[in-house]
Amino acid sequence: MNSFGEYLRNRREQLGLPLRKVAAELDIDTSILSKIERSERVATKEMLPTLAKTLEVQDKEIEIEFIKAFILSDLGDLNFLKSGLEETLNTIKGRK
Amino acid sequence: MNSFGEYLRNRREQLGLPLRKVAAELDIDTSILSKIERSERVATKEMLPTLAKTLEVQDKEIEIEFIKAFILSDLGDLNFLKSGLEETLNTIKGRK
DNA sequence: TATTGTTTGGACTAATTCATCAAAAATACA
DNA sequence: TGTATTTTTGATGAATTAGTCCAAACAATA
Repeated sequence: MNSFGEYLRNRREQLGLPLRKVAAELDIDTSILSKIERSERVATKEMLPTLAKTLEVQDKEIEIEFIKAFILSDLGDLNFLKSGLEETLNTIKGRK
Repeated sequence: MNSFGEYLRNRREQLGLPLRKVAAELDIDTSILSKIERSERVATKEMLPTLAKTLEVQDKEIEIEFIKAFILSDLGDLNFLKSGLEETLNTIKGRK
């Protein structure tokens, strides 16, 4: 299971950035970012725009990774997750 | 936007059950269930099997309602939620 | 209206989660 | 090896969230 933290770490190391730099952009302590990357803490959705810019990935890509990790970690063990996601999709297609 | 709490209250009132009964099955205080029904507290997924039995609905139905409410309340304002849900579906189809 | 049962609100406590900070550990490299 | 930089760890306290309990508010009905 690929965590969002691993995703962030991979991308950061690809760019050769230290935690310090990315944490500064997010305005959080490096230790917190370290913990996020190792899944001891969770990233918030408010961090996504800054992470996208700093890690030079598309907003869409990072948001998808975030959503996947969020849902699977909280709901991954439910029996009817698939149906639930399908129904949720129907609901959001209906509105908007 | 229909909340999970409203869903529970509707179903409970259809059956004419008092909070007291359902709360007893869940082994929580009536005031907590009251707050869950009015969205001042959140239900946990551990409550779902008991709620299904007590409210006489299918596990699948109540789980879908729970998942919808959970995702929309936490992620409903993200720009690429639709893509995220589709990707999550792909992921869970792949495994299992 | 009086009584009984149901629901809600709020004060208090407990448990969980989170941020800050400094020092230790690990890594890079002259 | 020695030094500088990066990363991790853990202690502490703040903040958020959850649970208990009881009294007030509300509803139904004799």
